[in-house]
Amino acid sequence: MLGVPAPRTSERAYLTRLRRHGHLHDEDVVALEAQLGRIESYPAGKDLALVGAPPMFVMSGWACLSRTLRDGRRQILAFLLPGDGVGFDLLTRSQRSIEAIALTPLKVRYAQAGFTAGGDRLPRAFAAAAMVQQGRMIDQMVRLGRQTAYERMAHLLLELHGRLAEIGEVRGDSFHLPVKQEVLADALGLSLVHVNRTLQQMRRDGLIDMRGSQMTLLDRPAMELASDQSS
Amino acid sequence: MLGVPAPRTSERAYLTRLRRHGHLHDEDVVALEAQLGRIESYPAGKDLALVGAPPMFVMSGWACLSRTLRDGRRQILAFLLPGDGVGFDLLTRSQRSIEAIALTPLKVRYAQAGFTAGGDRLPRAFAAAAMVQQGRMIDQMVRLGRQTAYERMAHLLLELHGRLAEIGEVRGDSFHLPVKQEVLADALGLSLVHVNRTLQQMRRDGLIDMRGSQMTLLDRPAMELASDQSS
DNA sequence: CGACTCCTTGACTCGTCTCAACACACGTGG
DNA sequence: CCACGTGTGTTGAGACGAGTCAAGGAGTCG
Repeated sequence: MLGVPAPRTSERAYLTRLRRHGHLHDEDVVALEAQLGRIESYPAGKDLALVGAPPMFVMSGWACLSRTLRDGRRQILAFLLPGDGVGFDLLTRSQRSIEAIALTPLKVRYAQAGFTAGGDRLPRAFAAAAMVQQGRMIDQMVRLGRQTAYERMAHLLLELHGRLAEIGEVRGDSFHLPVKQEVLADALGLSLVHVNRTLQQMRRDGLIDMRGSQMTLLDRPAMELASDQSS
Repeated sequence: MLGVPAPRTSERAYLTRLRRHGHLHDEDVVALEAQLGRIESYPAGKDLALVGAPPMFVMSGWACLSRTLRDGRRQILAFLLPGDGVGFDLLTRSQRSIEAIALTPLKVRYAQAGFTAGGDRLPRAFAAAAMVQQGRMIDQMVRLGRQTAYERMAHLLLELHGRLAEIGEVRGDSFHLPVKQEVLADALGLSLVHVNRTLQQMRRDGLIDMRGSQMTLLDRPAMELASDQSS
């Protein structure tokens, strides 16, 4: 009855994302997709090899970049959401002692070994995307260095909301937050327990609502205010 | 009597630094220098314009990249030492709401407006330098998110020692640390008072010696251990 | 000799961590 | 069908690291 199913929104998320940084012609899209190859699936918790691996796009699921200290403390450096590229820019290309870890079941699409973004629109789009990614790393530094637990949480939730909205994974102000509180803790430089308390407090303050892994931002303006960073 | 004085070590620091990432031929150096223009001096505390400005090299003095929150809290994102480039890579190019501030009297050399690193050796060297810079941002995130004051301080001092050693500004294990403790505090995400206490503790532990702005690392191995990040 | 800047130290507060127990959902096997 | 484990979330009590407030010390400059 049905023809070939249209790809889910997120399956083309990388295009959505690149297009935010400048119009792409059909030929750009063709040129890009011609260089994309096999799709690989990983289970949650899997450590993806970064060194020596070709660049890739996240098709579905969440992953993160992190570093772990000798005694086990872990700092998550960035979340990787559907549409995010890994290994295209310097940041994610073979930095020493950085791990990429699937936070949920993950599908990624690898680029061919000798990947190059030709033309002039594609490289610009990639560069702009890398810059946005960098901006988020800077936000992260400010959160970790100078914000309270409450501010950090508000700011991160807003960031995730905004990024998910870009790829159509937000309904109303509600989105799926498929990570354990432990992961939020490692991202925010807090303890698991304190993450929980902070979330409870935000709930009591009427800023958020949580049902299972469904997160709803009930009062974005108030959260912006609480997060302080204007971003 | 004397001929033209040889340029001070640090005046060519950018070459020293680029050369660490691959051999440069004379023609590369010539091509690079042909695109470098006026030298500008700034007093300590001066806020350098980043947006719209051409890229530049720090010739002498220290600067930093930072972001300030509405209520005045400030996070220093990176230190810029002699030889460091600003604005060549995405990280330092017109990121929203980032300031570059001279921490000491500063001399920078601007590149021409349409700067491009031609050939294949120069771009590689620039890319490698950007990657090293990125690696330091990651170190910074881990420090801020997951390390204690003592560990942060040890790690940062080692980083600065290493970077200064590269450009010949270390004698023995002693170097000039031309910043107020307030600046260290803003870099490490600590309060000024706690920075002071941490330094005192390191002194008592025999790890460092401080005379004015002269900093000596008395026991690098112990500091590496204390800093935990293997880096 | 002030006046200023920066460093140092003490006393107290507070945010966050740690340890520990319990709650709740889910899956599995008896 | 229920008992039980396991993983995750929740909550309390106490400890501790770091912040804040405040005062004094040391150096420098006019």
